[in-house]
Order: sequence, then C-alpha cells, then structure tokens
Amino acid sequence: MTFSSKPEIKRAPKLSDQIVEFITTEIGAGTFAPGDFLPSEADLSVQFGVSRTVIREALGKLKYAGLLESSQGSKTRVAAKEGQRFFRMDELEPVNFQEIGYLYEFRAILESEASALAARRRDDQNIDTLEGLIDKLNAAVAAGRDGTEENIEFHKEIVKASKNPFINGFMKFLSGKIYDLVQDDRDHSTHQGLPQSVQEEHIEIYSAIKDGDPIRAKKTTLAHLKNAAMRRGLLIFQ
Amino acid sequence: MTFSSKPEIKRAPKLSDQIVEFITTEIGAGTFAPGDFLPSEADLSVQFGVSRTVIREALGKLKYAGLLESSQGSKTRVAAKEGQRFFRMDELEPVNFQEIGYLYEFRAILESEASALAARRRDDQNIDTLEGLIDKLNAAVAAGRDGTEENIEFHKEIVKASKNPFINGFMKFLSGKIYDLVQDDRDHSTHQGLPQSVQEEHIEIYSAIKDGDPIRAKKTTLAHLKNAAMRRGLLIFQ
DNA sequence: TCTGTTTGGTTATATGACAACATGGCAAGA
DNA sequence: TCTTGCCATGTTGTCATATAACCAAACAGA
Repeated sequence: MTFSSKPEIKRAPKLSDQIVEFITTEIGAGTFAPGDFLPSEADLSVQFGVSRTVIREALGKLKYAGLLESSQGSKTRVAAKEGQRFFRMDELEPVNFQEIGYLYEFRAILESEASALAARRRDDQNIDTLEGLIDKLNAAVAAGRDGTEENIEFHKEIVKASKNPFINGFMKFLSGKIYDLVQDDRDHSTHQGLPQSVQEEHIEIYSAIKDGDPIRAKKTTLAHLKNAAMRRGLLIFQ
Repeated sequence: MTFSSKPEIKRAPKLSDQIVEFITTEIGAGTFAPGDFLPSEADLSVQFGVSRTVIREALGKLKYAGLLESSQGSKTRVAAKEGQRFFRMDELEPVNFQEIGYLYEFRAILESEASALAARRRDDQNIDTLEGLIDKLNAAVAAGRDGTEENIEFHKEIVKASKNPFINGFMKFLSGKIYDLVQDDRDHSTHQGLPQSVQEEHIEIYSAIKDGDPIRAKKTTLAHLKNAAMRRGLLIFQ
C-alpha cells in the first residue's frame, strides 16, 4: 500500500535565494535606482544577519541576470535598465485565467508568424519531418491516444523551419512555460484522445507550409491556436 | 586634450563566469543530459583548478537561471529542459549582419502585431500620449533634430497600448538589445535629422491605431520597421 | 596647482570548518 | 528472509578568516 496523497513538505528556501528575492523587489520598488551603489557586502551581511558568503552568492546571481554590475575595488551598482541579459518570466499562477490568456495570445502571434516564415523558408528536411509527424499524429488519432509528444514536436518543427534563431530560441522558452501549465491542466482532467478535428487543422497547416503559402500558413496556424485556447476555456484574445 | 581612441583593455573574466560559460556549453553539447548528476563541487574544484567558492558561485548562477537543480545532501543535477526561468540573449556581435537582420525581423513581427492589438485595445490615455509624441516628433523634424528619445517613447507606447503584459515586457527587453546596437551604429556615423518621410510613417501608424483599424495598424507598422531596417542596410527579411 | 604616495575600503578568490541532509551498508532481531 | 535501527560516508549549505587586486579619496611636497 501507498499513501493516497503526500503532505506538503515545506523546505526553507536557501538564504541566498531569499536575499535575491528581497533585493530584486527592493530595486523594483525603486529603493535603488539604476546606477546607484549598493552597500558593501560586509554591510549587507550585517544588515541581513547572514554571512558574506550568502550575500556574495545572492549578488552573483543578480549580476549574472544583469540586474547588478560590479568590478573589483568598487561597490556594486544597479545596472542601467536596458542592460538586461535575460528576459524573466516566472511564478505564473495557473489560476489566473486572464494572464494565461495573454500568454496564449503571445504564443499564437509568434507561432503564426513563424509559420508564415516557415512557408517561405522551409527546406526539404523540414517538410519530411513535418510529414512524418503528421503520420504519427494520424496513428495517434486512430489509436485514440492524445499524441502529446508528436503534437509538441510538430509545433516545434514549424518554428524551426522559420530559420530565425531568435524566434526559435524564444519559442522554446515560451512553449516550455505553456506546456508546464498544460501539463498541470492535464493532470487534473481526464485523458482524452486527440480529436479528428484538431488533426485536420494540423494537416491544413502542414499543407500551407509545404505549398509555400505564407498567408494561409499564418491563418491556419492562428485558427488552430485559437481553437486550442478555446478548448481550455480561454477566450481573452480574438 | 583627450586621446582620439583608447586601447583595448582586456580584463580576465571572473573565474566563476568562465566556469559558467564552460558548463553551459558543455550541457548544451549534450555531455550532461537533463536529470544527470554533475560531479560534486569538491571534484569540480579539483578538475578546474579553482577553489570551491568559485565553483559554488558558478553553480549558483546556473541554478538561478534554472539550468541546474540542487538540494542539500544530493549532488547537483541538470534540470529538465523546459524549466528555464530565463530567456537569455547575449553576446550579440554588431558585425554579424545576418544575425541583426533576424533580430530586426523578430522585433518587426512582434511590434506590428502589438500595433494591431493596440488598435483594438487602446484607451484615451494611450491616444493622448501618442498624439503628444507625434507633436514632439514634428517639432524635432522642424528643428532638424533626430528625436531619438521621442521615437523610442512612441514605439514603447504602442506596445503598451496592446495591453498584453507579456508582449510588453518582452518588447522592453528586445528593444533594449536593439537600441544598444543602434547606439553603437549612431556613434560611428554622422548625426542626421529625422527625415520627414519617417515622421509621415509615424503619423500613419498613429492614425490607424486611433481609428481602431488593426489591419492598417499592422501594415503601416511593419512597413515602418522594414524601412528602418533598410536604412541600416539590413534586407534579410521581407 | 600639480604630482606622487599613502591609506582605507571594496570585491575576487582561497581555505578550512561545521551543520543539515541523502544514501547505502550492516548488524540485531523477528 | 525480511525489517528495523544505527552508523559511516559523501554532498550541499553556511560560516569565518585571510589574502590579492583594485579603486577612490585624502594627503604631503614641490
């Protein structure tokens, strides 16, 4: 026998992460403006009641994220805002439907445009891969499976075929975020097979890209993603 | 007097950053797969010939970025790929025209779509702000200034009017990247006033958004950004 | 005013120590 | 044989201290 559920195990976050959190919000609140100098590491370790090691690890992370800058001998300063090396997107609440709607909108815009680019720039290998995935998805429909893996691969390949490395890289990141949410969703609902209608949308997209028709590629992709959002009860965007 | 140029001052990157760089590429190359355990910090410090402090700072940054995970008592492991908390984009070479072209393409796609959304969702305050900026830009044209500040503000306000927080946040990041490059560019060229033709494009965009016409908003914004890219000699995208 | 030096403060790195936690081995008892 | 409790070992998290490299400002001498 096993337990049907497990208790909420709470671990104290690492000290340095708590410091990171604090300093981040503090800077966000405007306590320190871009260009301002932070207190020295020694001061901070006294103020926060932790060792200098912890402070250094926290500051190190913030420097890595581009929020702070430092050089040996001088105090650490808050970086100019434009200098961010990262785009950060964390702590998405699966409950907040409006937020998720905006996230889907973002994704739909990017992916539909990527699809249009793919129609212009796809090479033979892209088409082969997409065709193979269409076949696999057909098999999934026939078998009553949901074909999640192949579905994700299909979308990924489209973006890849756009040949724009930035869009490609960013979509990987963004999709990861979305699939996390979808995964949550899936866990709480009953599994269902991939509907035939969805698969037909896939085929339309594939066909448009294969034919080299950017406008149709964009239109069908957008419709597909809108439908997906609707199925999840998100009708924020139109 | 000042020197006409300055010598290339090379500083050795911090040890921890070198380690970060190394481990990142190593993971990217597939030496360690998601879920794999890294050698212990002690091992790494021996292998790389640095102190454990340096190793810890490097690993701390990578954990913060979501590439690694750790908990007390267990070795550090490579996180699942989707778990990235950051989208990273650094070390852009101002020389690589193809790369910059793709960057402009990315920006043009996002901003033109944001402009379409803005036409749907702009409120009175957005319109007021845009109108004020148009006036300022007119003044800049008349005075022969280039109006860089107002130009940036104009584009920023459009994205803001789209009301999508993710697109807005990301565009701030992306614009920062681009303006860095433009700034470089500007430093090496002679200053010129803002051409009347560019300002006419601004007015067209503003008018479309004010009229609530998403299609025209998108079209004019895209054309505007394409022209901007052309003026910089980037004709990668079409 | 200008120049060179000194002095203290700061970050970057190294080293050693201990606490908290994970894991597997092992022996005693059933 | 299987379970339970204990223990040894390895690992990360944290602390404390020391040193090198570097910066900035004060200071003294001309």
